Parts: sequence; C-alpha cells; structure tokens
Amino acid sequence: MPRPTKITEHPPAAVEEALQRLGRNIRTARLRRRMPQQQLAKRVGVSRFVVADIERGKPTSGVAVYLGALWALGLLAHMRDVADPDRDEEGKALERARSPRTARPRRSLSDDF
Amino acid sequence: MPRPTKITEHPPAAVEEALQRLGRNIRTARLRRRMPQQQLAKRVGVSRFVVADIERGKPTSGVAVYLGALWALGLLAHMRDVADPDRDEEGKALERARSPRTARPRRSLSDDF
DNA sequence: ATCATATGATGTCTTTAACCAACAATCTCC
DNA sequence: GGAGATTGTTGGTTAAAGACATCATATGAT
Repeated sequence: MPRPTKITEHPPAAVEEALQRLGRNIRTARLRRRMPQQQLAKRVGVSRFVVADIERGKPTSGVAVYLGALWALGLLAHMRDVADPDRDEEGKALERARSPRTARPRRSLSDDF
Repeated sequence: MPRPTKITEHPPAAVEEALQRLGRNIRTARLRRRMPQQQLAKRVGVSRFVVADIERGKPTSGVAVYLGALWALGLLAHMRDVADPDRDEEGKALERARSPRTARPRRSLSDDF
C-alpha cells in the first residue's frame, strides 16, 4: 500500500512475528505439496515474486494474496476462527446488554489511549 | 497493491467470503469494546478510512493493517493456528520422508493445474 | 426529542506495491 | 557429480493504496 503507514514501516513486534510465522507456514504447506512458487502464483493469479514476498512475511502485500494462497493450498478454513465473536471472551464480557451500531462514548471518560 | 491482479479484482468466492467475515468480526470486536474507528485507526497508525475499508473486507488493503487491527483488539493470538503445519493434515500426509527446500518435481507429472 | 458524535460516501493527491526480465545461486533427482 | 529446475536478487515502470478534506446520514446518550 502506497503512502507509508506506521503499521507497515514499524510493525509491532507481535504483528511482525505473526506475519513471518504465517509466511513460513504457507511455505511449509506449499513445499509439502511439492508445489513450486510458480504454480502457486499461477493459481492465485499473481507473479511468483509476490508469492516469494508473502512467504517472507512482507507486511505491505495485500490481504487477498495471503488469503488466496491459503485458498489455493486448501487451508482457507483456518481463517474462520480468527476474531470469531464466539471466541472473543473479552469482547463478550464487555458487551453488556446489546451491541451498539456505533461506538459512541458512554460518558466523558479519558478515551485517549 | 498497484498493478491489478486477478486475486484482488475477482477473488474466488471463498476468499471474498472469508475476507468479509474477517472484516465483520473485527467490526464486532471493536464495537463491543466501544471503540470508534478513529481510535482504532490511531492505535494501528492509519487513517480512519482504512479501518472502514477493512471492516468492509477490502481485498486490496495490506495485511499489516488487518493484523494490526487484530493486535490492537487483543485478538492477534487467533492467527497462531492459521496454516499451522501441525494442523495441516493433508500436508502431513503428503510429506513422505523429509521436507524438501525446493519443490522440484519428482518425475514428469502433468504439473499444470 | 435534542444534539453531539460516529460513520458513510466522494474526489484529489502522493507514494509505492506489484509487475516484469535476466542473472546468480541453490537444491534435487538421477 | 552433473543436469535441470527452483528460488533469490536487483532495477525500472506503472497503476492503485492510503491520506486528507468535506458533506451527508445515522446513531445513541442525555
């Protein structure tokens, strides 16, 4: 994504780590299937360089490429649980009665960070 | 991602669906925490428009933004299992002896799709 | 019901992500 | 060990991702 952003230039350590692990996992899955980057790229519809990028965990690559790779490897189902409201215990606890459609502040609280 | 790619212009239905669900989940988690897009954007280090985009499941946004949002919501741990080699049963089955470092074809098989 | 706030929608501008090509390096199978 | 394929790397080109400003709408505390 053009226009430099904080998150892509200096990602938090946790984000960078998660990204690299995801890339390694995709690579492992691809190698296990004995599929060249070229072929995976063809299925996803990108050049082989993009596949090489995501296997390295490049933060700036589009989500669709990552998900496309998971899809081409038959691993997209793993995304179902990510941020699943049912698994968000903290969120469930915070949600008192109903879920509002906008996040209007309840009172005047120090909402900055 | 500049230069249009097949995956971002016409994502497979499964990918598009997964993307939209992820966006909805992020939105749900944010609302439960009564956090405005603005504030989430500030934590992630992007503009509020980008947050609005990912909540709609925009395929072209960078991965880092999605993961950054998960991180800011305390949900990044959910990414650990995605494409985890231990959970890739099909991959484990395909891996005969050891994992090769390149995907050189074992024989002359019809490797084109 | 009121009114401040959150969110949606548009349009312009800047910067870079993804593309491509070719060579070098590495690895696997025979 | 040799051959053939895969993967890494670099640099130039181009179209879009993200920022920003503004207006319009919807929402929810009071």
